[in-house]
Amino acid sequence: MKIATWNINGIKARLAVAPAWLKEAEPDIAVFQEIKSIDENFPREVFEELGYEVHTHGQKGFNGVAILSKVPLEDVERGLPGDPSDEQARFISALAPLGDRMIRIACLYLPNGNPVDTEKFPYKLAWMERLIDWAKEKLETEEDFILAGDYNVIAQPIDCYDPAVWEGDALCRPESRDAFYRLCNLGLTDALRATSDEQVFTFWDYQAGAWPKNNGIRIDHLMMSPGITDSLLECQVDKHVRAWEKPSDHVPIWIKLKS
DNA sequence: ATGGCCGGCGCAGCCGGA
Repeated sequence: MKIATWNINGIKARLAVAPAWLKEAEPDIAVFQEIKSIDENFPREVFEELGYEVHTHGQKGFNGVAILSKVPLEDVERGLPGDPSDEQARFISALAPLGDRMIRIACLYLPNGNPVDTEKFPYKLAWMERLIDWAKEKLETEEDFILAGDYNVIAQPIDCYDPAVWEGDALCRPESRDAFYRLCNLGLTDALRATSDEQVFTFWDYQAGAWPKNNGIRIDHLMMSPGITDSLLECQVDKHVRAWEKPSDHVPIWIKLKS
């Protein structure tokens, strides 16, 4: 079972690159962030023709998440619980078969949080508390899960080309890292770090020649609940996709699980 | 040497992103 996450930065702008990558990588399940589309306008036929069922949680202009799957999904849930007044579309999940059991695949687009002196930063931190509560609830009910997506958190200095440049940024503020570590410390495993000590990036800004200079950061993560960790075979980042024509500023990251 | 972008919306230029 191959499961991938990718912030595609606009589905309509990625109608060449996204199918091309799916044909090459052939994930069983792919979750997308920043589809920047309402559900009605998502070009689902493009992906259905490739053998995927498509579930979206969209929003006009910004945000929006989607799950594509070649295996039949059940119990699709849209939105992150904990704040009925939150209208931003940043979370979708569904049950998928892994061997003889069902696990929950969750797709998240965690708020950026900049600038930190605006309401955006407390919104990010509150959203992270809701995410921690979601994970706690799933752990208590023993529903295994993979939390995949754009976390907008630089967890450690190695995950950033120049930590000094990012000092004070919402992506590595102590409050953001603290919440991320508290999520991890529930017992989750960072799939990339479980398989590699190398410096690996998943995002390179469009600006300032970030890609040719390799000024990247690692903010796209696949976090696994304890019951899944033993099934992990491999975790890779498809860095080459960033060099394709009309790329997203993020690249796909994926795992392979036993059965 | 410095600074450098892109997508959506909607048809100009602004907002949002990281």
